[in-house]
Amino acid sequence: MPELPDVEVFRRYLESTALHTPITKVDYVSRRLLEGVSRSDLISGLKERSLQSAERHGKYLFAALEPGAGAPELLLHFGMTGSLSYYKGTDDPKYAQLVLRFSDGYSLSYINKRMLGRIGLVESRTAYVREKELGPDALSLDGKQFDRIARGGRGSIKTTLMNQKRIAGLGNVYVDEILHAAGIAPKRCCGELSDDEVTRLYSEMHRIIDIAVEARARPEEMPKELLLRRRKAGRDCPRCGGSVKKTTIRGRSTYYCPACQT
DNA sequence: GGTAATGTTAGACT
DNA sequence: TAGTCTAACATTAC
Repeated sequence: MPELPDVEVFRRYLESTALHTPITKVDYVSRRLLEGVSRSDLISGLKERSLQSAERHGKYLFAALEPGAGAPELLLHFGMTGSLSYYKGTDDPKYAQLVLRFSDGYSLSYINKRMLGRIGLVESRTAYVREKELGPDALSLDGKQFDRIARGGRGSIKTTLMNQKRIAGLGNVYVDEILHAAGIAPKRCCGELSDDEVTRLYSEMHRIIDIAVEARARPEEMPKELLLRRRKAGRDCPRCGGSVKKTTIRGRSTYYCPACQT
């Protein structure tokens, strides 16, 4: 689930629910998910503070803390199965791996079933992005920058778009979706893409992300024409009625329509 | 019960 | 050296 659109939905959710209320207690704190911070440092860093803002870079969510002097930022990465839930009381959801209790009686859970996510306290969002060598966020790029990245890869266009060090935020499902919308085969080499194809990729990237965020990243709320609603070999292509094929690129299932993606 | 699943990454490879 | 690929990670759902 959590690619850029999902994380953007979480960001807005956090922003509209849990900000500016003191954290009175921190529960669960699954050790396995902690990155660069001990359990006790995480808890003491959060307690008595409140969340001040919610920012996103690629698939990473950052929440600044207040009071701000010397305070780090809370970092959340959702892996393949993470999400957030905000609710009154202490009836916590299954698979909650970190729960913040607020002074008004509400709780915020970071939920993760498969434990592939990450929780941390970082000095700043920009420092973390630099340290991880993440590329620019997909939505922050202008057409020219996107062109340089899209054509600069040495492998396939799908590999390049999924590489977080080149462009941050796109994952397996949405790269397939964008390539399908732009009519470009996932195994095409970056260098051989035409001007027109790169322009199409760029505009479809924005259009698809907008649609997904608008639908709160829920496939069932998205238009039926999207490929992600038919990620299965042999289904009808929503554009041309042809047959959807499955292949593997960089170890990940890739769905595409050979008839309309060339 | 086998297989695949939206992510990242160390180490192997080109 | 730099970019790319493979396998591994942990757990659930079909």
